[in-house]
Order: sequence, then structure tokens, then C-alpha cells
Amino acid sequence: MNKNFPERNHDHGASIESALEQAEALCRERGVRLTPLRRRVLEIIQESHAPLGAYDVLQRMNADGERNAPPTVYRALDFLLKHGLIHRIESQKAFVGCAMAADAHDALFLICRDCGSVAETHSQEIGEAIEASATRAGFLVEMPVMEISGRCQECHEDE
Amino acid sequence: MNKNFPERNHDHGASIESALEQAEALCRERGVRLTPLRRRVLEIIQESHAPLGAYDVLQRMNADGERNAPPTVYRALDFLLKHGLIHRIESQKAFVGCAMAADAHDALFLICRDCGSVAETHSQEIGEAIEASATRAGFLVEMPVMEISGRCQECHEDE
DNA sequence: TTTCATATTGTTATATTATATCATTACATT
DNA sequence: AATGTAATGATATAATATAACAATATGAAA
Repeated sequence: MNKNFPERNHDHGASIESALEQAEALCRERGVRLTPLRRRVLEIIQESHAPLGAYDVLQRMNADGERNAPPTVYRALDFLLKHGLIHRIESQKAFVGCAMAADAHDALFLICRDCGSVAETHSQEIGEAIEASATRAGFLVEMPVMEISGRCQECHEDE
Repeated sequence: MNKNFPERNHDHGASIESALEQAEALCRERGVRLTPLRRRVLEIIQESHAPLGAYDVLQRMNADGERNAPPTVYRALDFLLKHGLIHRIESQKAFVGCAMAADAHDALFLICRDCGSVAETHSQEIGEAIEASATRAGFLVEMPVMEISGRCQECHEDE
């Protein structure tokens, strides 16, 4: 776990700050409140390259002796999910920050089974292909979840 | 739940039998054992149009007074998953029979949030688009999970 | 057939993930 | 300040999943 894919040595600290600012702006715009608690949860998730489970987040929140309970975390996660600020990786029961908070669509997650890293990519082509396939079946798309399990470059190079 | 999408009035009984026969053939071919227990689990899943949770399967197994425990079911599910005889719908923590047991690839699940039905479609186009997008990121695809949440024809027609 | 290695199933206990429910506090508007 | 709503706190428990070890069945080799 945790070989820091996909962007191994980027300035993570700075990108978190900017992501948090974006989140604040987005919430202000929508007239919803990014409370300290929600902000803290978002920050914890952004800080981690690998996806975090709800109880991982909880542990980090309580590292300083606080006594937050599961519902507190789950409520914050629900809020962040609802506003597209994080994604849930279903196959891992875990959460990652969203790379493009504005429109949460066409997101494709590449999940490395070796190092556990998750890369988020966006492909219009895939979005359209899915839309087409769904429409053909009379289906109205609302929330595509695309999770691709495999091996990231680093991990399948090392062989 | 359970409006029987996508194939409302097809001969379900017959298709189950044929699916079970196919499964037996496939296991024989691969030299693995579709034991009575595993076969029973597969049958239970095939019988249901909607996805079943592990404990739903367990309940049905024990309906006649048997005392199977969770590990029994999970082990059978693991076997069936491994051999592509069922799929796990991650976003629902539930299992469905696989429409094309031979090659479990390029499966796209259309999950209706109204009636809970799951339609499985296969699109080479999507498979290729994903492969392309992943390759661009240096990623080696092993297991694509595509789950599209939305509304099936029946459910969005009734408006 | 007997023996052996391995695969499968049984059993108990427990870990992990997630929610229901109700009490309390903070916030925004009048 | 008074009121309605949103957010958080706290306790309990539901739902999902696995660990660990014992017992049994199966198939291959001696």
C-alpha cells in the first residue's frame, strides 16, 4: 500500500489548500455550509493519497483525543458526497477527494491492487459511450460509477 | 422494488436451468467443482431478478430449517465470483447472476434506483474506451466494474 | 485398498461498516 | 429574545464480512 501513485512527488500541501478553497467557494455559491467539521473531514481525505475508510477518517479526527462517533463522520461524508467534493470507491468502501468538484461526471477510477492508489481520470468518450449504451436500453443515467481494478504503471513495471 | 426489469415476462424458469447447465459445463471444463452447495447458491441468485445480499441468500438457504452460517455463503459467493458466474454490485453490496459467464468483461450494470432492478449489458465500445483511457495512464486493466445508477424505462415512463 | 494431501464444509467468535433514534446545540430570520 | 431549521452529540444496534480452527469429503498416489 501507499506508493503514492499517480503524482508521486507533487506539492501536495499546496494542492490541498487550493482544493479546500475551491470547496469553500463552491459551498458559498450553493448556499450550503462547509462547517469546520465537514471541512476537517474533507481535509483529512485530501491529505491521503490512498482512499480512506470512514473509520480511518474517524481515527484521524480523534487522534488528538476528541470523541467523535461514527454518525458524525458518516454525516459529514454524506454532505461531501452530495456536493461532489469527494467520491466513494464502492469496491473499497472508501473515500477519495474529487479532482473536479464542479461536475462529478464521467469520472473513471483506476485502482491499483498492489499499492492501493486511486487515480481519477475523466473521459468524455467513455461518458458518451455509456450514455449511448444506456439510452439504447431505455435507461436514464444519473450516476455512473466506473471503477477499474488493475495495476498502476509503477507496480507493473516492477516485475 | 421488484418490478421485474428488464425482461418482464420471460420464461425465467427455463433460463435458470440453462444457466445452471452452462455453469456446470464451464466448471467441468475448468476442472473445478460446482458442489451442491455452490450450485444452490447460484440457483438462488439466478432465481431473483433483483440483486441479493449475502444475508438474503443465507436466509433463502436456511428457509427449510438448515443452519448454514455466513462463512458458508461467503465462500460459495467467492467461488462463483472467481469463476465469473455471478457479479457483485458494489454499490448495493449485492450479487446478481452473470449473463455471459464465459468472459466476464465489459459488463455494464444499469441499476434502477426506483425498482432496484439490474440490467446487464455488454458494450465493446465502452470496454475499448476504458482500455484506451487506462492505457494512456499507464494502467493495466484487470477488472472493470461499471455501475450506472439511474432509472429504468418503466420507472421513468411512469411520471 | 490404504494413505496422503488437498479442497470443501462446519462452527464459533468477532471484526468492520453503517444507521436509527433521540437529545442538544448553533444559526439565521423575524 | 423567540422561533424554526440545520447541524452536532451520544448511545445503541443493525448489517455486512472475515478470522481461526475443527471436521469431513474427495481424488490421486503408493
